[in-house]
Amino acid sequence: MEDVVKTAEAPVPAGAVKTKTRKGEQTRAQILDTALRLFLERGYEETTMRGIAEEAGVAVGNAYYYFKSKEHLIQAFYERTHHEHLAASREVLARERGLRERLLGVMRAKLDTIAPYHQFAGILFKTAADPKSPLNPFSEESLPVRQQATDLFAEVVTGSDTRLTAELTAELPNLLWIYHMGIILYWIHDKSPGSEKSYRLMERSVKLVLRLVSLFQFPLLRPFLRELLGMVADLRGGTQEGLRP
Amino acid sequence: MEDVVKTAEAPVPAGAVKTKTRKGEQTRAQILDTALRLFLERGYEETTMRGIAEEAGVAVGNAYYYFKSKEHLIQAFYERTHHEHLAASREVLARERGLRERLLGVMRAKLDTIAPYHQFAGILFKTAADPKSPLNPFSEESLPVRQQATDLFAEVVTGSDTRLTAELTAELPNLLWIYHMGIILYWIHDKSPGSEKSYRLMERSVKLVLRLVSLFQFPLLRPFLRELLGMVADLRGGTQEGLRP
DNA sequence: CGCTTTTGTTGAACGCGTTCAAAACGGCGC
DNA sequence: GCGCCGTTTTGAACGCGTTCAACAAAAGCG
Repeated sequence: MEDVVKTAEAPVPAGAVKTKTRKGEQTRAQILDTALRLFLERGYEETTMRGIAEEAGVAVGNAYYYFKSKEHLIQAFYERTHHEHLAASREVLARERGLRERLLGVMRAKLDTIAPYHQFAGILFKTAADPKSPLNPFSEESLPVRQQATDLFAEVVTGSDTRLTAELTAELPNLLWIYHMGIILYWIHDKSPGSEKSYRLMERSVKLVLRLVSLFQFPLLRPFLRELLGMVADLRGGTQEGLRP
Repeated sequence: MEDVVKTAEAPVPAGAVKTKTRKGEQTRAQILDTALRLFLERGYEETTMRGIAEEAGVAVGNAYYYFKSKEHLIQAFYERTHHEHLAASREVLARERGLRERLLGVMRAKLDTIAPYHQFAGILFKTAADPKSPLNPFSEESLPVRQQATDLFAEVVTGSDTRLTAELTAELPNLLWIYHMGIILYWIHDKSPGSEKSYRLMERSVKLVLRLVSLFQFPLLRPFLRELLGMVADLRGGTQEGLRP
């Protein structure tokens, strides 16, 4: 019964599309889907590689042929929510012009998209905190994701009707990215129902951030800002080689 | 040969000291010492519970009688550096009166004391980031350590010759603790030789922090400060039940 | 001293993530 | 058809952290 499947796929018009589906793509997808489903159903720790393989109808070794480790399976999660967040943010950014509304919308979208995964957010960040993990925000492997996230914050700023000084515009996206990581860190440990505390923190801190930003437009505070931006710039491209390729 | 040891210990004068040495204390210490030594010699991942037990001359199960898990063995590390830091800080605080010198000294002491453990700082923080881990700074088990750390920052402030408003004095220690965690987070990922980047970040950011503090003494910025402190106060005792017992 | 209870100790066994040599498959030239 | 070679798949095996029923040693007690 199962053996017939192999030719059931639409035969690719020769050479038309550079078919990556070397047949393994199917298996890969199957394993990944099964893994994500089981992670959600049972939690990360409780889901075993043997379980995933069995449910996916393959041998354990096969899962390791496509994914270097169990952790690498979570990375798919990370990327999935990341893309959901990008999509949700684009809606907000197309609609809103005010800096506050834009930032607030993007941040709210973030919390909304990651909400379903709060149960094993701990594991996700546990591994993310490990410098050796591929999930580590500073790692080589997550560079594209981080870049996109920073770009998103850049658009929050540049697409708004608020005009800022050039130097602030240049560095603010990075600062906002760090800020948003801080909020997520809080969210992870937040045990309040519906993560309401995280939402409250986010809303209040967004206000503060914007107040800070406008404060720093004052010439009086310019030297302070200079020092801050100088420090951040100095240290970038530093913690990890990957930061500035 | 080994059997003779049992009575070699000085017999405790009956009832004089509430001897906690129910004989197990020796074993416990032996296991812990061996573990810490092996962690340093071989690294955390490479050190096995079997290896620890063997070198300590006990059975594996015995190690688990004294320590709930391998992670709990690291916690001893955490506490050890913590106490070293407290000691080093006390020296600084006894010597210096200026707020900047005090904060700078305490922060420098922190980086200095944790320096030897940079190689497996990753593991330490990997597990520390997990909400379920005992090493998690917000967890019940690390409450005393966190409390002492916050108290330390309180003394940095109150023992200095700089006078601050009451509300700032009340909340600043908590903010400084969070700040210092941020620096450590950077340090973990810092691959620069001698962690020099972390030291530079620390020095520059201390300056900024102090500038911020003095800025907020201006009446003009008072509402901003109010909002900030209000937010922090609102959210404390929230992420984890343990925060305010 | 003998007894019970508490404390300490053992090592086999379990389930896990991961590895790897070997096998099966699939397309391609002949 | 046959042989070849890279891709895919297998499952037994390894080493690990951890558990647990059983046992031993020490402490308390009459």
